[in-house]
Amino acid sequence: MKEGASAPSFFVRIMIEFTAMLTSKEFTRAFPAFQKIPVPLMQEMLSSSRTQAIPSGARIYAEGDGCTAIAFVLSGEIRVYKVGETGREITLYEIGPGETCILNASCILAHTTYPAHAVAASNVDVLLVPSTVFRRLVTENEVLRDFVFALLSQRLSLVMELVEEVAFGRVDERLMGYLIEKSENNSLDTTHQKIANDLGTSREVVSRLLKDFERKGQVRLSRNSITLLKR
Amino acid sequence: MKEGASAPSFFVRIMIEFTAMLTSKEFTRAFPAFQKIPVPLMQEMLSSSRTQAIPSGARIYAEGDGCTAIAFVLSGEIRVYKVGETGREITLYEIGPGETCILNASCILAHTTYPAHAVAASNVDVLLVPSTVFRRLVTENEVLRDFVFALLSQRLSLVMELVEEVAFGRVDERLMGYLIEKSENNSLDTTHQKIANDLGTSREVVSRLLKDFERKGQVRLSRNSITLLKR
DNA sequence: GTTTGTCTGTGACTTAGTCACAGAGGAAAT
DNA sequence: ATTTCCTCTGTGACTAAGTCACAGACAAAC
Repeated sequence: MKEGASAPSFFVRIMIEFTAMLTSKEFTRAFPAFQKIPVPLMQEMLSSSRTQAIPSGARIYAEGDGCTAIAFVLSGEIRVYKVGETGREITLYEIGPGETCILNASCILAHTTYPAHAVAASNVDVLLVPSTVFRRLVTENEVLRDFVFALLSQRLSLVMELVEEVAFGRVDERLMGYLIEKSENNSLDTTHQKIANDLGTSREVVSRLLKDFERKGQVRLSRNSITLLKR
Repeated sequence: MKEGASAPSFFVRIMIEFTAMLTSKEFTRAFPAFQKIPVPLMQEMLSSSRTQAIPSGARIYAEGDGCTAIAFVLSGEIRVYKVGETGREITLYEIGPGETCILNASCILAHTTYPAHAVAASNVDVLLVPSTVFRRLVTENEVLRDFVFALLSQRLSLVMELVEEVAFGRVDERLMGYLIEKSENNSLDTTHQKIANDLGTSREVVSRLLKDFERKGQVRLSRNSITLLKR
């Protein structure tokens, strides 16, 4: 999944490795489209792969890293983001169960390096397929090719939408949309800094806008928590 | 290339259609990687395709359009861009000779609609390959698959870079970089509005920044023309 | 209970974008 | 050649967004 001459970072070192092979049934529960893959190919893929548990916060990729495997997410979320020169961040998209880290596929098939940063947004379980196996399976199997194409296309469209949002969108509208999307039971536990990192803006702007929302009666604020009020 | 229930736009109607079949040699001059494609497949592709000349300024795609063909650019430039609610534009990337309109490939292979706008930035010559033929050739031929994958990956990386530029970059630095990149013999003929459309900013901001550059002795301005001075 | 680090809010500033408007330049019409 | 009209450019006045510095509240760690 990640190669480099440097010693593994602290986070990489604490990854827990499962040695038991994932069953076809367990895998296709998260990836239903793979039911169409011939059993011998599925068996080969699973027997040459390994599962990995990644704790929340663990850095998975840095920009410029090479790829030796592609990760299929079984559970949890991986956040893919860019970092600017001033240290500000913006989330490009998140990878959930049933998706792959499609930039892995780009790296493997187009022989490039990882063009963003990736971090575990929660505890994550992945199936790691070695790049040589993956490359050959993509060549041989149309279902897998279609899956990868579809995900790459979807990501391209999504990132193009993000360009439009960032270039033309008002931050207050993006923020409200974010709160609505990310909340569960009209509430979310997060920090202003994390919201700013997702939206690609500055922490002070998020604090100011949230304060405005509170004054307007749209939200209730407390430390590490935001509650959406009925409107 | 473009389908829709509405009558063809003015620009589409004036497209000139070439009926002579493109030779393999002519095609591989623009697309060298295709020399590896077996001759029967190349012949089939060329015999079922047609070339098209598109005049500068012609609208090629609007967001939401379906695709019936994929365009391979033989000469000229196609500009792919997004438009915000307020009418402002931002160029995502440009497609030159030796490239395809890769969003066509996304549409064809992943059964989606065109996720941006495309316009001829100059007089353009394209080879139009019908989507059914393209889909089958991608399935059968690894060279074509690799080509499409590589271009899709490249575009994804490029658009992710653009997110970073737009989110974190200073407009004056992006503008100077743009002028340097787009000028020939330290000069470019364009308008402030066109620059603003490429960079996703407003015309007044470009005018103000160019005036600042002029005051600093970095450029010389005249109507429809900007000259870079030595620094 | 105290200390320290994280989180939040705000002031003062600059940069970027909007809206309105005016003037210059040049293409088109006469 | 002159006039008209359209495009292009520049600027003022405003708001929104981002930066930098700083202070205070909260809560985790000791």
